[in-house]
Amino acid sequence: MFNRLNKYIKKLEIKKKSTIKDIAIALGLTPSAVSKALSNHPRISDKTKEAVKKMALTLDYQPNTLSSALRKGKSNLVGVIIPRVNSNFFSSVVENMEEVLNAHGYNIVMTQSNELYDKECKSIDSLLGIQVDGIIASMANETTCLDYYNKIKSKGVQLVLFDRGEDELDVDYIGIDDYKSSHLIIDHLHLQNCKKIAHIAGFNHIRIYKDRVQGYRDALEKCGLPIYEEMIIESNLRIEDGRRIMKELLKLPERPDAVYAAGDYAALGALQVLKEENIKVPEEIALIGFSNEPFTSLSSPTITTINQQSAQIGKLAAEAFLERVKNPKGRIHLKKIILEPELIIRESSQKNDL
Amino acid sequence: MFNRLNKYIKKLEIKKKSTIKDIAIALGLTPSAVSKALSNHPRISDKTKEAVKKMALTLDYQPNTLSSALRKGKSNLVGVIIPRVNSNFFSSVVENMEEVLNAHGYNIVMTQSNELYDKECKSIDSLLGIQVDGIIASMANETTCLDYYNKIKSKGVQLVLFDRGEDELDVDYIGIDDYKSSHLIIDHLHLQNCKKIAHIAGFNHIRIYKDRVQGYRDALEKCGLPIYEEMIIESNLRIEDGRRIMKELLKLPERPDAVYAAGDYAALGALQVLKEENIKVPEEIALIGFSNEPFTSLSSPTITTINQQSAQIGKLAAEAFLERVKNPKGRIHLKKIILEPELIIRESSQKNDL
DNA sequence: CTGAAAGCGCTAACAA
DNA sequence: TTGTTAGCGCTTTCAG
Repeated sequence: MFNRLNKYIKKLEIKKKSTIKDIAIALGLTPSAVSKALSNHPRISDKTKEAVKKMALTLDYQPNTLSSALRKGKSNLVGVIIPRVNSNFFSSVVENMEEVLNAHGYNIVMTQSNELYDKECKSIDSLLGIQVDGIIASMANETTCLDYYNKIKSKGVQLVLFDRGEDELDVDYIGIDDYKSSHLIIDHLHLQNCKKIAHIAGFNHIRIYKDRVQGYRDALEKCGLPIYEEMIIESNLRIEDGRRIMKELLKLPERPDAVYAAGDYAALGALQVLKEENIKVPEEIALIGFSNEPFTSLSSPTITTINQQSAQIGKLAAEAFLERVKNPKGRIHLKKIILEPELIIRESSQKNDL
Repeated sequence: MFNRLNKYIKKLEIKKKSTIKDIAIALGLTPSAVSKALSNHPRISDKTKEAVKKMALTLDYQPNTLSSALRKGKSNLVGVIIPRVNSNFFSSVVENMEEVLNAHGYNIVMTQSNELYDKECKSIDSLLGIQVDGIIASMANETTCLDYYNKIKSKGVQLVLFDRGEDELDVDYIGIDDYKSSHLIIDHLHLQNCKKIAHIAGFNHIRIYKDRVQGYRDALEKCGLPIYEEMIIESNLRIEDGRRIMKELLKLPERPDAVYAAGDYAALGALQVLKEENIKVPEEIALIGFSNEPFTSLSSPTITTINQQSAQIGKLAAEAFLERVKNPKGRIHLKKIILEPELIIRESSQKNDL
């Protein structure tokens, strides 16, 4: 009918993307031959391969990875979920992850949860929807329910966690030793003669923050220092949280002489308040953050902090994923890689100048 | 044959993801009915819809957006290419873009070029490969060749540029008025009695940096100030570039009394050098950056800079894309949205205290 | 209101 | 060495 014909003509007009079929027609071959030629199948003659590749170029052929993924059941896409993109730690992790994965033919689909559980779930759903081969994630602050993460695994999609992970989830994990980090910090403050050390903590339902608190407690005890429960305050660790909590701490009958914040942004907020109140840092109150965000070396005073090995974490997470993919069924034993933290000592905690 | 049968059994075992077909079988329907039910087709009974949706839940059905995209020729994916993710400006742009696009059923695939042309090309290829409906990009510093961007358009994929765009590319663009930004800066410095104003510029092949230089020149002239050619130096605007160039400027027989850097990171590098050399900012040399990165309000002195309206840019870029998609053929006239820049005056440029 | 059938672009048995 | 065929999961006419 005319309808059919018109449709076909229209299609030809609209068509902008050339397909494997177009190449086949142009060369008098079949799509399957072209497909094989393009993927360098051994049983295709060199002449044909050459011709196909040349034609692909002249037709500006772009392989449709979607259909290939559909057919092969493998998308070569890896979803990455991070709390927020605007953090040196996370962006550096992703950059390094991308490098490793790209080298192995994978592409990254990056999404941010903004620390929100809902957003995280939506991200997981859309990543699963586009059939990613794996998801590498650091959990949102808000997240306590692990159903969605279990869903990933139940769909047969690889899952690797980094930084913020949960032990209950039976998956590969890369992070630093949070417990030990606290020890490094407290030992250092102890050497500076601090005796009343406050802790601006993260939420206790998140393992890394729990570990930091536990390390803080144990280290204080080890150093023979008292633990002031009123000086341990949980929060989201944003700048405004740091500000608010610092103000609270200053209102205490006995002020702390040092503050250890479990995040650099919180430390920064605390520093702002201390400066506003004309309290000398570190002389009156010493301050330590966590993550080595760039601004910690720019503020005045510069802020002592913990280096979290972002580059290593990114690479190792990517490699963990690649290994899983290579042995999908193979019961490789779980990888829990714990890297060494490094204390970067700066002005904000140096009471006794050397 | 046994082969066939075994294969089928294996498939059933392996199968982890349920499909539309599984739902259909479970309910004694056909896939097409299920498809329609899930998309709320009007000619499907409410009972069926309900049953289907319930079964979808119990089977933990996850729509395969790949196959749907393949069939519909529409992926509802938007590619976003930015130079680097670790910049407040870009991450804020993306965040706002995402908000708008998600609300319209689109997902974002974010890639970073790291300012490299090669990486940018690869990103474009893989985005086209996964059949994105559109690409929203800010060009890499290195990029001078526009072939790849033209390729996007020739494939019928929507293209919107922001911040770093080129006039030759006939596409929607959102950015701020760079020329005017320079005027705001020079006028302000002129009021502070600066007479020898240096410019740490971006590369001249990028339009926004060219505009900033031109604005700088014209504004100087307008103010009756001399233009010192040796005080205009191009670079990548990284911290280390700022450091290097600042050192060069200090070696000049006649030192500048103000420095306008076309990027905050470069300004920061310059500030570091000035502090190391014990040169007072702003008394001896005033300093102004560009982009309002968070650290500009944290350094000491705080750095005067330009607010680039990242939130607006993100939203408007997303909306521009959405409009194009709604009228794919409709010859909407090109959108070139130029937002007003805002000078944020801080300590680094306030010679005369108020 | 539901079913049958074709097809999006690509790949992989199997056949020739 | 190449062609034939079927199918990945989903949508969409067109029939019933």
